[in-house]
Amino acid sequence: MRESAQVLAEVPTQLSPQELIGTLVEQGMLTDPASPRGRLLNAAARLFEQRGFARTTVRDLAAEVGILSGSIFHHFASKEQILCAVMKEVTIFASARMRSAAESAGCPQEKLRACIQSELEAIHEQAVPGFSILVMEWRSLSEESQEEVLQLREEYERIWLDAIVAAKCPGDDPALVRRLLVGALSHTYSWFEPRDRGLTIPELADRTFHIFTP
Amino acid sequence: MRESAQVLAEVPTQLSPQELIGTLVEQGMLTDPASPRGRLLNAAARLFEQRGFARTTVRDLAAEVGILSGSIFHHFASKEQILCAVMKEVTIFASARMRSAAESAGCPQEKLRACIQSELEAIHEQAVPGFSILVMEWRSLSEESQEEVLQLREEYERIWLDAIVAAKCPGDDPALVRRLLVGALSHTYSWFEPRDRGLTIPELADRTFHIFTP
DNA sequence: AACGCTACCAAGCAAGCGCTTGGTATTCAA
DNA sequence: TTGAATACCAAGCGCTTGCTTGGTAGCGTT
Repeated sequence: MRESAQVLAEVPTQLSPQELIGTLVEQGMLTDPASPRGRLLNAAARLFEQRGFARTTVRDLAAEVGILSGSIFHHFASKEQILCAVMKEVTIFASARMRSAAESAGCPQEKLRACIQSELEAIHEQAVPGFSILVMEWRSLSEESQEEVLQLREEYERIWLDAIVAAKCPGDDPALVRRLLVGALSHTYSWFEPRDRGLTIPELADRTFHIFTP
Repeated sequence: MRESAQVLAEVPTQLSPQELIGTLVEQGMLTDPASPRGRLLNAAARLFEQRGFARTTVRDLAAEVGILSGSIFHHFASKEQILCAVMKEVTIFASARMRSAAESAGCPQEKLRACIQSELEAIHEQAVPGFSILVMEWRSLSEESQEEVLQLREEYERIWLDAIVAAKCPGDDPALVRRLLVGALSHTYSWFEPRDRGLTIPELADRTFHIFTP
């Protein structure tokens, strides 16, 4: 987060993650992370990301927030509804972050680079806890839940497509470029170690950008 | 089937899938698909790919080959060992296919394009049933099993790296290009429909190739 | 004929799963 | 002071899970 400031150094209007979350909570778009439901959602995002949805039990989740397993169903109708809620809130938060990143970019090239970096930050370094769940656990959702999340995702994907079109990637097929990028970026979850001193997220974003837009 | 045979595989090029499988079975690298164990592995590959490992029960698998669930453990020690065996055989088969494709290419550019197409064929259209499991269910494997599969995968990845180096992709980082390609290609499983009249696999391979090597 | 081997069945166990039920402590507005 | 709402506990139900056990039918070899 902080290192990305090199590009937009003199723009103090950017919101911090906490401020962004606060704004979204006030607008009623996100659950207050301090509420019982919010604490459950945050813990679920962490656990589903680490262990996977199927390998996380409601007892694991309950223990994580310090309650008993049955008490979970005072807040959610089913385990699948928890996954659905996590995906929705993650999508909303990631969209706001992505829009903020895209808007503060100067030229079209810089905009696409900012999108790539924003998604990498979402996947790694806890910028958006649970983001990788969107790809990895998609098939764990019922079709109705998939539809709900898909609608929320439209804004996110529109920002991406705009950036790709403007940056004029080769191949003349922005939708294909995006689809390849989704896979390429989300798969970094399996190999990229942000703690490595070898490669930082801005550097990885830069290299990826130059491979897709030479 | 055993790991020592990996280096010794001398498979002539231009074989049909059935002939290729037959050759590998004769060399003892693959389980005979007509044997009980082979039928179980094929069924497991299909089910794990369709429903995911966690959502496939041993009863599902047994029913698929027409036996009772307990009888499975006459052939495998555990459910996880089935997944491990599937991944090993898939890797061996995909490696042989990939090498055959790479060797029959003329120029370096054509070689990389052939690799891309070979992996796309493996993911889709049942050329290598269960190939996408290698990425999607990686975390369902124990660490010891991961190590076993990883060793078998080395040959496969060496072919890829050679092709990328020779094709001179932008960015001057062949390992990164491969890692982005792994994600990009495996993610096509979630959106590409080979039955669509809109885009065939060779066309998709071509477009992907031109995005990564403009 | 007796043996050993492979492939399987029939039955079920122990553990773990998501989820339900009935009740309690606390808070806060009326 | 009462009553409704919230957040949770305690206990456990019904079911599914991976896997085990003891036994058997068929088959090729000796």
